[in-house]
Amino acid sequence: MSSSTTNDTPAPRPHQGRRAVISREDLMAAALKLVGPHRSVSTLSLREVAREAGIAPNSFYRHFRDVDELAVTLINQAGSALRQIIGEARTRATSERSVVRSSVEAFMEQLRADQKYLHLLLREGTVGSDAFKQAVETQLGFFEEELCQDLIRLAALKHTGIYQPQLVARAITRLVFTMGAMAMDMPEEKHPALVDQVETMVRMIILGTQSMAQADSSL
Amino acid sequence: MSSSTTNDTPAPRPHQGRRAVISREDLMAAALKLVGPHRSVSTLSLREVAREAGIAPNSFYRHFRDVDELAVTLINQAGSALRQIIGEARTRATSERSVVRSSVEAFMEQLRADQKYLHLLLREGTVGSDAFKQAVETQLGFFEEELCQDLIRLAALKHTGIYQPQLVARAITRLVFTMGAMAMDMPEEKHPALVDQVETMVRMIILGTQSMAQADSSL
DNA sequence: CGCGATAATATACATTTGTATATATAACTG
DNA sequence: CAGTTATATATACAAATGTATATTATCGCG
Repeated sequence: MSSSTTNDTPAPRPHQGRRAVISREDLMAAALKLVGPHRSVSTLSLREVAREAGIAPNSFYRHFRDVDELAVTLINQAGSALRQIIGEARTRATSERSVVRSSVEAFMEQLRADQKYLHLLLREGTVGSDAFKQAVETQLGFFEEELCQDLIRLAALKHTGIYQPQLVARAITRLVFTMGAMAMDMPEEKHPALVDQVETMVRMIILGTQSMAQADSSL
Repeated sequence: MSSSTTNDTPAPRPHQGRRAVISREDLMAAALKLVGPHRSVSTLSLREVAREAGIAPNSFYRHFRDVDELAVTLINQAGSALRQIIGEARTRATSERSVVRSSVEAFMEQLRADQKYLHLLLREGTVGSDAFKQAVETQLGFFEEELCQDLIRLAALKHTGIYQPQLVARAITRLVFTMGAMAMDMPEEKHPALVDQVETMVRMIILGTQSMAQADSSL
């Protein structure tokens, strides 16, 4: 487990022979165009993606072994992109209160701006092939890990205890993602209220773990 | 919104004409046999279900308009069945501690015993048609509602405050279901550890809402 | 230029799907 | 016993899908 995104781009060779008129990225973009609130990646057909990209069906095989492989690549890409954005939002904020708020806000904002891209992580982790599900799980694991470190850091900084930070990170991550998935089916004007709700939920968890830490240390 | 399960069984008419050799329930059972960790209801084909049930493809139309309608019925059935089980577990327990524990345990036990049935509520709420998603959302809403009443009742009983019980109920419900979905891809021997984790998560949320209620009342 | 290599396409085929149409079967009604 | 009606099947068809095979196009290199 060295890097987040498996670097499966086979390096642009000094192309002997016909130059590629289409790239893996083009196919991934085409696939992204097709997914949405009513369409999941796991239901995309090879021909459909090829059609959208404007190539012959068989040309697909030059770039991916099947649609599943494309989907996994897409998931990894979406995961690292989102993690970078959330990470930036987190470092901008300093106090605990604003860390929670700005992280959740950044998440939801990204949701609003780029629904297609987040779909993969939010909704499709539960259906599809094993490789598919595991890719989503891996990305969520990265989120948990980063959040966990942040929680520990913040607890030390503010001298508040934290009970089982790993568990806390997992609960928060899953909750935020689940609520994000809900938001995607709601009209945008309801998003602010939902951000508030999610923030409160997260704060409850944090308060809870702090209470448990106190109880634990006073034994 | 009067009842939880939409009663779409058209009442066994005094069947004039040929007696039905197959029922809606048979078709639903056949569909259930086909779903699993690697197969989602939304990908079931009409012919596939008909084949499993041992009828001609066209006979399907006598019972459901399409596979989506069958899926929605299945979801409703799964929802009310699970709610009943959890409800029984809840009434058996009295103290707050055991309410949390036994509810989570009942949920996970049901998960272990009858994976097929829970799949619908756990994993398929995010993909599929609108009717599909809304059916799952409705069932989850019922869970939230019942849990909310329980939380209020318990808070009054134990004289602990509760801040925004509706939000608490939603957070707990979503979290438990999400973790349940995770469990379905894990070997069974890891389930006990997961039950402990989920229980801790729930307890954190409850502790958190109690803290917030105290802070709120001391203004 | 010609030659080899790579990328893309064309054509084809067997499957599977949803559904339309027509027909057979069984049960109740008179 | 007809007759009516709900139920199930048979056959058929167009559309779509994944992929195998063969062909064409385009580039770099000698």
